[in-house]
Formats: sequence, structure tokens, C-alpha cells
Amino acid sequence: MDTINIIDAKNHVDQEVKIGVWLTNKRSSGKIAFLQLRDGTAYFQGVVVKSVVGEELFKMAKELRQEESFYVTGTIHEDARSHFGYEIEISGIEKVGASEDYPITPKEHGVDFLMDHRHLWLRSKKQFAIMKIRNEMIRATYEFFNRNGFIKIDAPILTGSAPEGTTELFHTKYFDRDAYLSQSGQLYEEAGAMAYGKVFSFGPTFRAEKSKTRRHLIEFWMIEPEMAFMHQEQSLEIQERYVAFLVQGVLDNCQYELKLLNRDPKVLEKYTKLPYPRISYDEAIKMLQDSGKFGDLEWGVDFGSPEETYLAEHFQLPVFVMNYPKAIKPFYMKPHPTRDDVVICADLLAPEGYGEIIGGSERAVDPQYLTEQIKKAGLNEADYEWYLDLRRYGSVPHAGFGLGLERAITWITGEEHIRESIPFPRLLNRIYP
RNA sequence: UGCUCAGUAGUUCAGUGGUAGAAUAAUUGACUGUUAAUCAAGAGGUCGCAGGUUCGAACCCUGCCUGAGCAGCCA
Repeated sequence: MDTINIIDAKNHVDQEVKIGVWLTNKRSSGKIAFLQLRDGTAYFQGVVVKSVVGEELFKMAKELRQEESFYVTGTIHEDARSHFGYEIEISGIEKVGASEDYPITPKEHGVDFLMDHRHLWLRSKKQFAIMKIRNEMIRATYEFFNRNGFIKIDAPILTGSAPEGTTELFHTKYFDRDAYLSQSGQLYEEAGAMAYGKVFSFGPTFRAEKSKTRRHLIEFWMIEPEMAFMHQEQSLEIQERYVAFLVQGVLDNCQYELKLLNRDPKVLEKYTKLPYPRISYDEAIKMLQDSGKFGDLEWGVDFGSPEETYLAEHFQLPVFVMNYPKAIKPFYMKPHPTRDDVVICADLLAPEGYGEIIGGSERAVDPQYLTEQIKKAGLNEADYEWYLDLRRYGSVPHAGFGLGLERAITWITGEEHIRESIPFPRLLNRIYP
């Protein structure tokens, strides 16, 4: 008799198998019991018929508690009455771990209660589906960049200074010196690109901002590719190919999970068609002004979420907004060749109101210009000597971008809030569990 | 950090000045195909915390704590 996973049940129809499972719910009558089972690969139902298994096993089945773990043995049947398409007719139960008064019931719960029990909430169907899609997007990320000649260069998490100097950093100690948790690996990836051509990082990022919205996490995961001998236009092509590849990966490998989430695959299929629309910041400002919905919006301001949502809704596709004002962007972006007021950059705004998922730019290469910008930004020049070295020794045109993994997951899964896109979210005032 | 809203049974909520309620979960029993099964029974409470007003406060007032939504900031 084979020991299998639920997801492989279709390959074992009419065979007797053994599966290690947890009980998610049960229903029973005097003669028949339905056990809702999960094993981490899928969810399906076990059927226990009293007249077949006898008094003792039937009684044991009826007394199983929610989230109790056990082995079931039985025969797999194809059955149209099951949501999964298959079920197991149980002939034996071997208890493994007891469970009493499991807090998360099949009824509704509030967000706070669920977040306090995040370690258990992860077992439920919706969370299972989101985590599987997250895993697929991580897998597809590695595949995409490896296929396209990138190597992964890990940026440090502990840094001695603020890479961008703009947002709040988590402060810590590095023995007797000050240190900060990384809010971006980008500058290090630029060093990587000058060493190995095309590189990417994929790691945690920390922002000590008092942000409290559905699109913010304090700790999140970012993918930051950086490419040497590359201008912004080629970078945009890589960005849209990468995003489309993520969507395609989920469509190819997560149909079951999309169904659990009620996410319509037809909507996602639209996002695999390239290229994505591109508009300049100037055009975006004009569109917003013409809409008459944003008051006295003036050139030079950064977009808030209502503006981003309006732009993305207009195209119903991910849309690149290019070349923002220099004043609202970080110091390392390449200045526009003919205009003093904008830089060569682009944000990718996700449709359906999910906001910015990528920020990217071509990088400034002139060490003199960079030194000035570092001073202007009020940063300590000495901390950036190593960064300026990259411009002193064989600098080349290069571009890169950063994709926020959880924002992309929230968009692709169609979830309301970013907090369910990461196993243990760190939110303002929440660091338990 | 600002604005708004909320905190009552394990959970989700009703109760807005006069004996603390419902549904659901858990428990016990009935039921041969259930999909949040159904039916019946008993049980379940520091009404967020502290102070005040009142003959009397879950309810009114003040302060504090906790959370949610939106905004700013960002990916």
C-alpha cells in the first residue's frame, strides 16, 4: 500500500492508500461520517460508513476533533459530489496528535483574532492558496532570472548607513557601532552588475515607517535586478516580461489555488499580453488634471494612491509611468539628457487599484553629478565612497528596478489587503506571532 | 502621525439609564451522501482598563489602552 499526498489522489483511483492528515471539519449521522481532511497539498473528504467499518472505528471517527492529526487508510474514489473530484473511503484510522478546542472554527472571525492566531490561520484554505501562489511566484522569479543570464547576488541586511536616506530605518547596534536594517539592496546590486553583468537580489527589506494602509508591510521581500550595459528602455522590456512571466507561472501551476480564492484566470490572462502601456509623468499629470477629480493638482507632486488607482483603471493593464520630477526621486537616478527637471525612471502601476509594484530607473554614471546629489540629499559623502568607485573604474550605462513581492502577490491573488500575502506579517504595532 | 469607527460569552454580533441577549463553536443525544449539514438539550459573562455623574451605568462624561478603515510615506 502506497503512502501518498491528497494532491496525487487522481493517480490512485480504486487503490488502497495511506495518507497523513489533519481534520479540518466533520459531519456525521448515525450511519455515515464525512471527515474533511487536509495534508498540506490539498483538501478533500474521507467517508466512513458504519456498516462497512464496524462500530468501534465508526465511533472513533465521530470523536475526532478539529485539527487532530492521524493516518487514514482507505480506497480512493472518483466522485462528482466532492468539490475536489476525489474522496477516500476510509477503512482505518491511526491517531497521531490530539487537538482540543481549536480556536479557528469554520465560522467567521475578525482580522485581529485571526492575526493573533496567524500560526494556525495558515492552515486554512485561503491562506494555503495564497502561500502556494507566493511559492510559485518565488519559483518563477528564480527561473526567469536564471533563464535570462542573471546571477543572484545577495545584498547585506545590516548596513552602516542609509542607502536612500529618505525613509525611516530600523536602528540597531553592530557591536559598539550604529547599524541599520536594509531598506534596499540596490546600491550593492550596482556593484554586482559592474562585477557580473546581470544580477538580482531577493531578500527581506525593512521600513520603519508608521504606514498603516492595506498596501504596506514593515518587513517585506523585494526582488532587485540590476543590469550593466543597459538603458532604461531595455530595462522596461525586462520588467514587463518578468511580470508577465509571474502571471503566466501562476496560471500554469496554480489553477486549483486560484479556484480556492475565486480569482478569475481570464482577468489574469490579460496581464500576460505585452507590451504594457507607457505614459510619461507629464502625460499622467495632464490626464489627472483633465479628469477634474484631483483638485488643483500641479506638476511636480508625487502621486498618492487615488491618483495611481485612477491611472491604472484607465488602462485596465499594468502601466509604466515614466520620468518623474527629479525633486521627488532618489539621488542615484540618471538625469534626463535634455531636461533638467526630470530623471530617467519608471514606476509600474498594477491595475485593479493595487498601486505601485515596481520602481526602477537608469542610474546616474557621472561621479561629479552623483557627489553633488549626495550632498544635496544631506547624506554623508564618506559612506558613499565605495559607490562612487563604481563610477571611477569602468562605469557603464546601467539600469535596474525593484519589485515588491507581497504587492505583486496581493494583486495576482486579488486579495483586499497585503497582510495575508506573507506568512507572518510585520505591521505597525504587530510583531506577534 | 492625523481623521473616522470599534472593543459585550471561545468566536461573530445585538443591546443607548432599570434582573446580561442571539447565533455559532465546544459538550450530550438523534439522523445513511453531508458541503458553514440539520434537529433537540444543558452549559457558557471582570460588558477593554481607571475614574466620575446617578437611587441605579454595558449604556452618559473624562482619561488611558487595544484594534480596524482612510490619508501621508513607499515596493
